[in-house]
Amino acid sequence: MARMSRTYRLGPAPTPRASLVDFERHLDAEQLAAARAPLGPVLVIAGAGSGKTRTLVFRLVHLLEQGIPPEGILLLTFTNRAAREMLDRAAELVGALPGIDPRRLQGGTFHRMGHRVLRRHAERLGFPPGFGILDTEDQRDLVAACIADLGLSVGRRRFPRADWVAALLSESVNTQRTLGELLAARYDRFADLEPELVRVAHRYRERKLAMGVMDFDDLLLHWQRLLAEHAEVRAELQARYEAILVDEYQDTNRIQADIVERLAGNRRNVTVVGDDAQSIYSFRGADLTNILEFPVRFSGCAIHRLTANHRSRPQILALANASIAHNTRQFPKDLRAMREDGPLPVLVPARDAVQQAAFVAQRILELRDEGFPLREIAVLYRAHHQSMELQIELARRGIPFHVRSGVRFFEQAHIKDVLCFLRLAHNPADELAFRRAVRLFSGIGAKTADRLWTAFSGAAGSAADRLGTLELPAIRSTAGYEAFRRLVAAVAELLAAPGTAIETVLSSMYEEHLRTSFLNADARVEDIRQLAAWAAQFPDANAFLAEVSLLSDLSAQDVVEAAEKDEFVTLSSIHRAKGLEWRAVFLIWLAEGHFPIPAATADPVEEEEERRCFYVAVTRARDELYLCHPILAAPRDGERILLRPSRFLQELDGERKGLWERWSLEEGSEEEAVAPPDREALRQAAGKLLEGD
DNA sequence: AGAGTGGGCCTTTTT
DNA sequence: GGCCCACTCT
Repeated sequence: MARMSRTYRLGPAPTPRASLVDFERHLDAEQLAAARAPLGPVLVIAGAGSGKTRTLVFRLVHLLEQGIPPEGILLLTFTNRAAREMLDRAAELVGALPGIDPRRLQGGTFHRMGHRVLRRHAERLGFPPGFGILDTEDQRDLVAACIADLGLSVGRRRFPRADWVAALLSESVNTQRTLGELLAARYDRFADLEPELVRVAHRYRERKLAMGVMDFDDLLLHWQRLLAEHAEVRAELQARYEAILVDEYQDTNRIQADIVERLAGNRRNVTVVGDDAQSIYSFRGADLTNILEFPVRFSGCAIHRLTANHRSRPQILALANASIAHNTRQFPKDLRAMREDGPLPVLVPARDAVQQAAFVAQRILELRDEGFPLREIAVLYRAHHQSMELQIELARRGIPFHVRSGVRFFEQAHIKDVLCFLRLAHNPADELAFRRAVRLFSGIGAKTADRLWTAFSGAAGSAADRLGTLELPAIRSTAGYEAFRRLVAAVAELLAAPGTAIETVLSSMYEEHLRTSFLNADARVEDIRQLAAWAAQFPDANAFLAEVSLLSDLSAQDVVEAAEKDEFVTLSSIHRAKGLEWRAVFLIWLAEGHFPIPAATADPVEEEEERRCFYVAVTRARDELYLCHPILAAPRDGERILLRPSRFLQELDGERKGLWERWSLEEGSEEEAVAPPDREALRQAAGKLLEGD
């Protein structure tokens, strides 16, 4: 199996010959069969590390070889990055082909591709072509405003919080169920509020329409509506996309599956790839039924299984297989390890989170000495806050790291503050942007913002026009308002130069605002400068704002990508680690009460999803796996709670079954956790094997 | 009246 | 770190 690249990198593009691409050289028999399956519906069940991405790339190349033009292929992936990676690899493989311009291949997330379609057809649905996109925070704020509009938050009768209501509306869209159905099935205690919640939903829809904005769910919902209700759009899209490829199909929800079916039309030329064992997005409406019932929806589909794991050492895979076997609702799995033996996974009980962090940090340094580059090491956890002690420890020791979880770049308050001036200047109907922007000026709070918005929204024309002509209500801070007016006018002049527009906001008032409000103002100012520099490459504010909404993390693009090429340990939530792999992986906080999260333990279905999450985490590791769990937690000052190892560890009974070896950290000497010497020989042998690859 | 501030409380995962 | 609420300051 030496010919199989462990890293999935394709290396230099092979010289195209008559057969163009040498499939046999790069693929095993299962992968080859899937990649070369005849046109028509194809389901590929691809176990973790079985070369799913590679197979999909070659499937894409195969479709091109069948004469489908690049623009006729639609690749839907879970992240923009995954799409980019696959399209690039496919482009490399077919690069020298005459007549094929691989840059015309289209791919991205469902949301991005929906956005692309909607930009062209928004007016059919009553939205402006340059409609804005609400992120989760905007969505919650608008829902809160709708609840207030309807007078539901007043009175002592407890109405659910805006973020809960927003999540409910979102779930309703993504699962394609009515609020009534959803309440009856899952939120019985609020069932009596159905009429009020329906009114909120209506109001929310109206206000988005009035503001000319869509939320993330709308990008799917309205795409689906276009396909369902506008025959000419449906015909156009069906004609354009001769082949559809969907990655991570196990994480699609009902509306996404419906879009795929409608796009596919009678041609039914759909390839979906996924692994039911890795479905971990049910909170976003992901429905395992999609992949389990694909053969029903697309009768006569070809089914291919990729069962050879080329990623992990057999010892790691054995642990993963043993764990997932505890789940009941799944395709039976027989994932075979293809690599040579490696070290056993290591179980590391730590006294507490601090000792756990110390162990991880120290072990990372040892691994680096043994030849593991830092970029080949990751620490994964269930919830972002579980990374805190480790972040402190790594910083203390000067170990460079990069955190993938947590608040994303574009969601930070200071970034959103600056952006709302561009949003407002671009779209004067954007009430959320108006309120947020105007309240940054001293002396203007919620009430004054209300009055100003009433006056502003009653005026006509562009944002600058309105501010010039509106009848100013009686407000306290006319100086603040005047500064706001001037700044918006200036930004409106700079819509064709978003980078400069951002610089203008920063220098006119925002930098000063940051410096008087925050100790870390320098870092925030630096973020905004970086944003401005990045914005400068866009032709106008509209294109820039759309990209900001859909990108969701800068890491998908330039900044962190550059950083990752350097030497950084990765810290990541398990969810964001999906599809990635490292030579050494640490899992931390594998303790009852923390993993699985307590909210998921009551329901066996949710517990199975947590176990899949654990499975995903374990299967990220290629060579070494460390399972860490603290024994003491200190939730509050002085309070100490004994933690048992996670049920996912207990049920494995790993010591007796030889699934792992246990390391004991010596009390009081966490600075010097010991690695048993016999591991050295193993590791060196492993290192040699790897180098020869 | 309304803007601004400080303390208590909770915190899953993400396009 | 963010949200909500109560309190103080203008």
